[in-house]
Parts: sequence; structure tokens; C-alpha cells
Amino acid sequence: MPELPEVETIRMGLSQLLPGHTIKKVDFDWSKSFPNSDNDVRQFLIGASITKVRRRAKVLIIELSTDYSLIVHLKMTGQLVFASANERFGAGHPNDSLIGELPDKSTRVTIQFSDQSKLFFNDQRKFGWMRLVPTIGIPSLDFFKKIGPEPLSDDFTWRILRERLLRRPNSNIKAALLDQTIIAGIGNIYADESLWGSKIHPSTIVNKLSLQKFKTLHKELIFVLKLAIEKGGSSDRNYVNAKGKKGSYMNFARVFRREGQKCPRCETTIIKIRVAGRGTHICPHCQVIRQ
DNA sequence: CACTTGACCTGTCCGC
DNA sequence: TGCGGACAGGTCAAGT
Repeated sequence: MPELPEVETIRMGLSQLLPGHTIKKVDFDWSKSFPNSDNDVRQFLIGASITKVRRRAKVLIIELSTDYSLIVHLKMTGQLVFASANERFGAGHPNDSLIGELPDKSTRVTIQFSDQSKLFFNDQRKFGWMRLVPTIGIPSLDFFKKIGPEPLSDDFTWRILRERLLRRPNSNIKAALLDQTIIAGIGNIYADESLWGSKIHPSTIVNKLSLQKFKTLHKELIFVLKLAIEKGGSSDRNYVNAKGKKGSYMNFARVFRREGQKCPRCETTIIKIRVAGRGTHICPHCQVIRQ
């Protein structure tokens, strides 16, 4: 589910909600959701308080007062929802129709704080995970060592985008954009949206792209990611933010999940094809493979 | 090597 | 209404 804009939206929410809270109790119903949550590790959590919430790529880093951090990957269907002491989701809650009462059958981990507020880690498909790691060791974890640059950082220039993508010169551009070791945080939605904005066919081989196309793609990528953050992310299926609320980017999407509708640029009917093993949405008129 | 496919899971939707 | 199959925002490992 969540790509960079969704994870960033959750991060901003949790940054307002979590710091200062002290962990009192941790429950989980699916051991793979918390692979190292044996008793010893859980003892490291109890009594720790949260100091800060960061993001790198699609991973959230919840820093604790104990020099340990909880790192969380939401994969396709993960949610992190905070509930204050007396807050009850479901009927009567302002977000009524979005999520029901928590915990529900997709709740994998519940972290209870000393003031009775709770953080729920829900994950329908059970692909996501939460791990406790020493904060100082995070940069040297395999996952973080291999990850590419953050596309919204100030020093991410079009030249860097080009240099990174050219590490997969013979891949199609969509596969390269989805490769987290090339650039961090892009997933299926924003790959399709930025390629449409750049008038690039997703099957185009990277080394066939002109300098101008890299410049345009750079601009479109940043535009789409920033717009998505502004809109609180995309709730195509079950994404919600830290308060259980949906994002509205899907109302602004130009091609993603819009097969059968008109291209907003040229009115050609948008089609859905398969590229890099993923459902891919394009305008067959605007996005053509050039030799 | 570089790229593609299958696996990890549950739930929903679509066609028969 | 029931049932099988395809598909879903991500990432690995295994296969070619």
C-alpha cells in the first residue's frame, strides 16, 4: 500500500501524537509481524518512551528513549493508527466508515501506553513488519545500506535521477523507478502518475531516454510526490493515516486506476497493461515507446 | 550478472 | 448464491 507520500503522512501524524508516550504493554497476534518480539526483546520496550518519529524510504523509524528504535514497514496493507485514551473508532467516531472498532481482525500488534492511549499496527495481508533495533545500527542494516536517495531531498537533482536510473540501463523505466535501491519511496501509483506526466511509456528502456526526458521525469516525480503529501496520500483501498483518516490523492490521479476514462490531456481512453509484473496505467496516445 | 517469476497472505471482485 | 481465478499500494528469494 503505502508509498513515500503515505508513509510521510503517517510520519507527520505520529510525530504529533507519539513523542512523550511511555510503553506499558505490547500484544501481538501474528509472530511474523514482529519477528524479533521474544520475551527478552519485549522487555526492552516496556518502560521505554518515544522520542521521535522519522522516515527513510517507505520505512518508519520510531525512536525510543532507550537507544533502541522500532522500525516499521507497512508493505501493501499496513496501517498505524493511534487512539487516545477514550477514543473509540467505529460507529460515532468522525472517521466512522473508514475503520471499525480497534483492535479488529487485522490488528497484528497493539502497543499500549501508560496513559491508556494505544498504537495499533493493522495489516490485512500480513506482509508488513515491525522490528526493534539499536538506533545507532540502523544505517548499517542491509535494507538501509542498499536504499537509493530520497527524491524529495534538496540535493536530489535531475542529474542524480539520471545517474541512478542508468544503473539499470537495460531495464524498462517502470522497473527502474520501482527499484528501491535506485531511488527510495516510489511505488506503483506514483511511478504511473509521473510517467504519464512525463509522456514516457513505462516499457521504455532507460538508456533510450533523452536528457530532456530525465529532466521532465525529475520535475514530474517531485510534483506528484509533493501533491500526494499535500492531499494526505492515496486511499485506493485501505490506506489511512495515523488518525484513521483517508487521503484524497486518488481524486487527483490522472491515470492510476482510471482505465476506461479519458486522458486529461488528449481525451484518449486510458488503458491498463502489465509492465514489470505490475498493473500499469497509461494513455496510449501520450505515452509511446520511441526508438 | 541482470532480469523475471513465485512466494509471502487475506480479501474482494468478476465471470461462469 | 457458490466457486474458482485473477488481482491488489511491496519486497525477497529462487529461477532463467
